[in-house]
Amino acid sequence: MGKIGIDEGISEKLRAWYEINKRSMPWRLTQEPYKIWLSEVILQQTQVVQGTPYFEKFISEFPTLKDLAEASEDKVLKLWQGLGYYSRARNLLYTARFIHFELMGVFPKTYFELLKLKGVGEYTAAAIASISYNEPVAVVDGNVIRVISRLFKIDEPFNSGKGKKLFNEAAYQILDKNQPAQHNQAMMELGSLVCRPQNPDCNNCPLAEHCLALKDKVVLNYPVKLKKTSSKKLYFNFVVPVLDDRKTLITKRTGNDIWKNMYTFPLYASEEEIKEMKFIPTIREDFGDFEVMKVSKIKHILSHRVIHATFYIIALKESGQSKKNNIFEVEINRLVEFYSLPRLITKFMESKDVSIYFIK
DNA sequence: AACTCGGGGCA
DNA sequence: TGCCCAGAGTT
Repeated sequence: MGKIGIDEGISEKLRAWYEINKRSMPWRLTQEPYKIWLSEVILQQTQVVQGTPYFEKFISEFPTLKDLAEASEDKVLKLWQGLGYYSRARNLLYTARFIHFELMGVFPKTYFELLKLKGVGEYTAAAIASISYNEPVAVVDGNVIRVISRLFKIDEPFNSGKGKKLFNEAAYQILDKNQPAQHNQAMMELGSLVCRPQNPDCNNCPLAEHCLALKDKVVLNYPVKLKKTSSKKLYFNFVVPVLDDRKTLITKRTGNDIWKNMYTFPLYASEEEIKEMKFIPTIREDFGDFEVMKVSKIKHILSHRVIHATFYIIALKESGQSKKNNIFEVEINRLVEFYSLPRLITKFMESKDVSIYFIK
């Protein structure tokens, strides 16, 4: 215990603060690896308030790992709908099946073994190992990076190879090896509640006397990060056929890109804008004769994409046939209730245009 | 090491 | 707008 330049009192003060100030969260009532794993995957790049209802839904629908392992991907993606980063849901199911059917339901118990699971990276492996099994490994997430960068004034960008190593070492040095579960959660809670990105509450920080950035009044300069790539524009043109008042045509996305294995209306994606006059002949080629009822536009912003979506609601003159692949008929009611839809599509479904041309 | 993958909330 | 969020997988 005790490394050069590191105060051994940090973890003790941190954990004392945590016991008084920690928020109540459903996954904090247990150490079951299944529930800890589920909560950690849900919380990847997701705020607690946003993820909590999804955790409740999943536990209610799949109380055990076996229940999840036996579920269909359609059902899991439908439950995940709206949360984003859908590969998390696909990998979650893959790993549930792997543990249940290949590992005979025995959850891996060490950081090293957990790291092998699909969808479980360094952070999640450390979280499960420490919280469920008390293994002395330090978690390093966005919160921990912020706390540590300010505590020690680390100028190395955390998203560089060198920085990653530095932050891992620092996090491990201040870890209380006897209380890894409490310590790790306390670090993240401090980053979330006190050591916030914009207006940190340094007056009420239990580690204020240790903080080098606070001492020099440069807290907001940390953490240092490499610039990320800017977002690209995309133009998504959807064809929304009205077969009768209740039916339409949809497709399942199969490519290894955005919204994989989820459902949308037939889509023509482009990096350039496609004007209506130019697009109409394309629709006619694939769907036969039709009448355009309505064209509505939605701008959908993602972290790395700006999608300019155009929905062409059309009444088909011929029956629901298409030359496009993988197109099939579905009732609107069933589409909304059972098919996993990207937020962009549910936004459109909630719009007035849909209620005018479809009867629910 | 850089890119991809979502969606919501905040100043 | 830009940034952040209990990140991971692919190229």
